Amino acid sequence: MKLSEAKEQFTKLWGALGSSWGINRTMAQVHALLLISPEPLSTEDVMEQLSVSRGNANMNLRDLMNWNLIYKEHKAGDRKEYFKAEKDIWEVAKRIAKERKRREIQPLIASLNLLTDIDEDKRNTEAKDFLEMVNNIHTVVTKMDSAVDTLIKAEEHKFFGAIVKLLK
Amino acid sequence: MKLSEAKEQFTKLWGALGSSWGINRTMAQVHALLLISPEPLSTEDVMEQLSVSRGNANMNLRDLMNWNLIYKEHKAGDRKEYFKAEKDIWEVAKRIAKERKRREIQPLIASLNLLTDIDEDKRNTEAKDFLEMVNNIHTVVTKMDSAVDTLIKAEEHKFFGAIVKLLK
DNA sequence: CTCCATTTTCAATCATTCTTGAAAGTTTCA
DNA sequence: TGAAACTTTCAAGAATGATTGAAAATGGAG
Repeated sequence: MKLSEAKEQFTKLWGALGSSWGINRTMAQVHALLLISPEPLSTEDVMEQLSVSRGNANMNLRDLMNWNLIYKEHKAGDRKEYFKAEKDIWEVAKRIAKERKRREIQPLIASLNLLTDIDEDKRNTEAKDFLEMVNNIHTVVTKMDSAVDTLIKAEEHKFFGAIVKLLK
Repeated sequence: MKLSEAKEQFTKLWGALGSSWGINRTMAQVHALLLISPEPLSTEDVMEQLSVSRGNANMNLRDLMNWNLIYKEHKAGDRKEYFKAEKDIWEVAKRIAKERKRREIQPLIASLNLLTDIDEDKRNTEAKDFLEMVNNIHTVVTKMDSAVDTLIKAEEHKFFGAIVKLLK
């Protein structure tokens, strides 16, 4: 396979991966493109390489900045904005985890708490079962939330090291 | 809040959660419904409680069976099929992890391997950088794959226990 | 085997999300 | 300050994914 072909495959792969995890395909492709680009890219470069509109390129670059996955970079004597990606993959994984935690896990925990405030008599079996289910979910989700905290703070080798030990 | 209201909120919450993780909203709602239903439910029950068509209910129940999250159950003297959910949340988490691993992580690892087979001279810096990126991703994804294996096999307290230790 | 209750399929339709592109906004600098 | 270079916005249209519902298939009982 040629390098150019492999790079194109890679952006497609990353895009498809994003799709199945609830991430906009184009956003994932823009991310892929910057991950494997030796030089920072401008909005126009992205438009051209992925054949998307200016609006689309701009909005996805902006979103990626909100995820802390890419940064602006300025070139001397050029008014255009260029973008470069964080290339340390463990760092990338941590930032995605951190952001999903903030956007999804924490609101989920808050919503689950609201559901435990029900009128019914607790001796009512149906109410009791429901509360138990909600509490169990709350417990597991809270533990996962802590696990993500650990992941965010841990070094790669320590994190996977601790997990590998469990297999023994 | 009334119990019935809380249950409805719960199915909506679970549905929204599914959406943001790449899971069909209705499928997640059907799952929620079965999680909090004391009795097994028939396709008609699901149709009625979620106001969806027969085809939709049927297809999502079938999908949930493929995820090993729900089971068929037969009632004596009744030809209808009834469905009940696995209610142990840690077990549910493990099965979802197992299935996503099988469907997504493993194919991803296979695709990454294909990308390392490129023609260019390895002294070419661009090719070298690309290969390094692909290999780094490969390494992290493979470690995550093992982590999921561990999760699938571990007891809840052991798994989270090992992670909690890292915080100290 | 036939009937009928039940489940499954799938083409058409609908809903949601993504994308476009042109207009408005902003920044830089001569 | 004016004008060019560049970025952002957003309403309309396109694409994708979900849902419907009726017809076909299935399978158990008599």
